[in-house]
Amino acid sequence: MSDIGVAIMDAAERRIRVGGFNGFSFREIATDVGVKSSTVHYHFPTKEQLAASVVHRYTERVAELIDNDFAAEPDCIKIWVQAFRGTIYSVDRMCPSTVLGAETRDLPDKVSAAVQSFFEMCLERMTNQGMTVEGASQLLSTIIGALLLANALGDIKAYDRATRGML
Amino acid sequence: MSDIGVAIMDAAERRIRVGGFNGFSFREIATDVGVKSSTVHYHFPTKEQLAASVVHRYTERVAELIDNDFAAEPDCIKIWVQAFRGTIYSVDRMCPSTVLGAETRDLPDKVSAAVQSFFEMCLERMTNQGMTVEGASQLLSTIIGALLLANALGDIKAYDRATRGML
DNA sequence: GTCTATAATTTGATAGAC
DNA sequence: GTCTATCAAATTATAGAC
Repeated sequence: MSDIGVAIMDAAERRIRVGGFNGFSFREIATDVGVKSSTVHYHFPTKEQLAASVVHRYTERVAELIDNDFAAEPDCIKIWVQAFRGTIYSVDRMCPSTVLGAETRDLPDKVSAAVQSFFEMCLERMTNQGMTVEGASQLLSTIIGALLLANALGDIKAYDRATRGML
Repeated sequence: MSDIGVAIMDAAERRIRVGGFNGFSFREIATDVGVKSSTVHYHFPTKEQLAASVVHRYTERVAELIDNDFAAEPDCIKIWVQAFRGTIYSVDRMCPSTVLGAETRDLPDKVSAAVQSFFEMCLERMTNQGMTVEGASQLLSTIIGALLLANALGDIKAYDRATRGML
């Protein structure tokens, strides 16, 4: 992947985190990166491919982060709560898969499939770390719901209030 | 509110539940209702007003439903889990405030304010029913996260797996 | 690889007849 | 109140020069 390709994905991810699939256009991405919209199309022919690529990359990154954290800290619940906490406390934006997951039925096939894979990756890792299926489902729901609640309330601390009971 | 006005809000709510604010257009709503798009503009001059009206009406309906349920059943956790369960098991669609809450930063002011009010209404009622602030935050997060997870996985039963632990 | 130029469509919104 | 007609802008995407 070329430098421009990476910059395009970075810009698209930043905007997806705020406004979902309809929250970015080729022209906006082009302006963010400093090229023309046709150049964006050269690297990612369709919007569907660009969004799906962003979600796949995000999935890989979260998986790697979690695996590294789990190697150093055996309390898996704490790891997951902390990992997603960073998306609002450090990045100050939503998790892209959570935003897209809310509108999944309105997305192109490859994007909704990528979003589904992200959540399956989370659940699979949680159960591999020793959680039950129900425990993993509850933890993941509480975390992404807390992200969404903090976003909707415009109150970053709502995430901590909502997740403290899980720790 | 006229019959046509109600029908317009019904159609808009149905589409917001699937695709959020960008998930509907005046022309689509007009087709759904059986009128022309200019007629939709007559009843709701701007898209912002239409979406905000939909969220306000939804907030009132949920508040009324919860109050009625709580009068007959004192287990408030069960009430809330059941109420939101109906949005996927009966309506087979997302909660509109949850979809809009995910993209709140990208919405017109009156819409994001309406969404914020919805979640504040939920939290306020939960604490009035005897829950702590943290307990209410966790319950609400788990519920809306479970809705989103079930939506993203395309698996309606994921909602029950995620919320069972709260009961 | 990046550009200019443009096609084809959709969008939110308005004017004015009836 | 509802219609026809239309505007101005934005959208995804493509063709072809360099």
